[in-house]
Amino acid sequence: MPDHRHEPADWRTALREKGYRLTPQRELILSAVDELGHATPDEVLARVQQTVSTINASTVYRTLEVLEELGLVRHAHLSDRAPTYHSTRGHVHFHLVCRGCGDVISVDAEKAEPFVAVLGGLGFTPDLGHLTVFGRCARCEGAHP
Amino acid sequence: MPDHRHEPADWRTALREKGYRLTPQRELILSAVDELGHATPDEVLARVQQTVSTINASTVYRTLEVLEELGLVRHAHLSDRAPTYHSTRGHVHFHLVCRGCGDVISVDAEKAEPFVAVLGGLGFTPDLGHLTVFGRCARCEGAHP
DNA sequence: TTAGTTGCAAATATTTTGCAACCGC
DNA sequence: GCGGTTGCAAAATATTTGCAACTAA
Repeated sequence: MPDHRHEPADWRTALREKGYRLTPQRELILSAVDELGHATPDEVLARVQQTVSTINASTVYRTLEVLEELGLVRHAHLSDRAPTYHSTRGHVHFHLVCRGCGDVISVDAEKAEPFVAVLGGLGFTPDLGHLTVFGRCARCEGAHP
Repeated sequence: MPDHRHEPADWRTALREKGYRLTPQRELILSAVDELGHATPDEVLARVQQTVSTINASTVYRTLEVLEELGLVRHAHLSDRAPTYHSTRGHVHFHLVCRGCGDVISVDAEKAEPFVAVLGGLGFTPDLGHLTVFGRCARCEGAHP
């Protein structure tokens, strides 16, 4: 099983190339996103504070913004509330969120190929990595009408 | 050209059937959503205050919630910020939002049929009326790479 | 050294809630 | 009149910003 975490060289280089600095906070926050899978800024904060309690919320917001600009993380809206961040390791995927059980399903982007084709016909190029589809999973669809 | 606004009888009945009351605020807010097309709670507030300046933000939030419960309006996330509400008159549609020019394109739900089929194969039933796809329109795709 | 970063506090922005007055039915 | 609604103020959330101290390079 391959190690899916970002290779150190990757993001360190990515930061420097844009004139950004490599700080322990940034390293911690990127790791937290990697490990948490899908996490809101608040959840990321809680996680990194377990290691360095002085890390501040504003640092998390600013860092997530930088990491997203570098393409190391992405965010999607998995609830009507806060955005959730996820690492860009692995394949591009979009999300299905079940309103019944709250379950989040990651689906490989290629599954949306037919949809991408339709949108392409409308002259639109979708950003699948940001896409979230709300609805109901099979289990919940059967349960509550 | 048909009148797409909600027929008075429609929503008045809808309200009463659930034990809700028909108030001028609710009528104004529903009209505002109808007329604005896509609007945030804030925009709806500004609009209705042009008619009745005493209407309060909390009334707008509470009313939009009621109207959505009744199926008279729906909301989608057309920006990373506030939700935007639209009337459910006309056909069910989803939205395309261009990150380049900010343009919002409404697309009839049937265009997503192939996508719905794929998701169905995964046991998932999407709520297309809530779906928003971010990306780039043809014009902007050509412009900035 | 020096310009990018961080922590902290305060400012914004958004949405929610308690409650007394109000009003649709 | 009863009970759902509203306006208002305050509270709860969420995110952003100014700035002095700090630090990676």
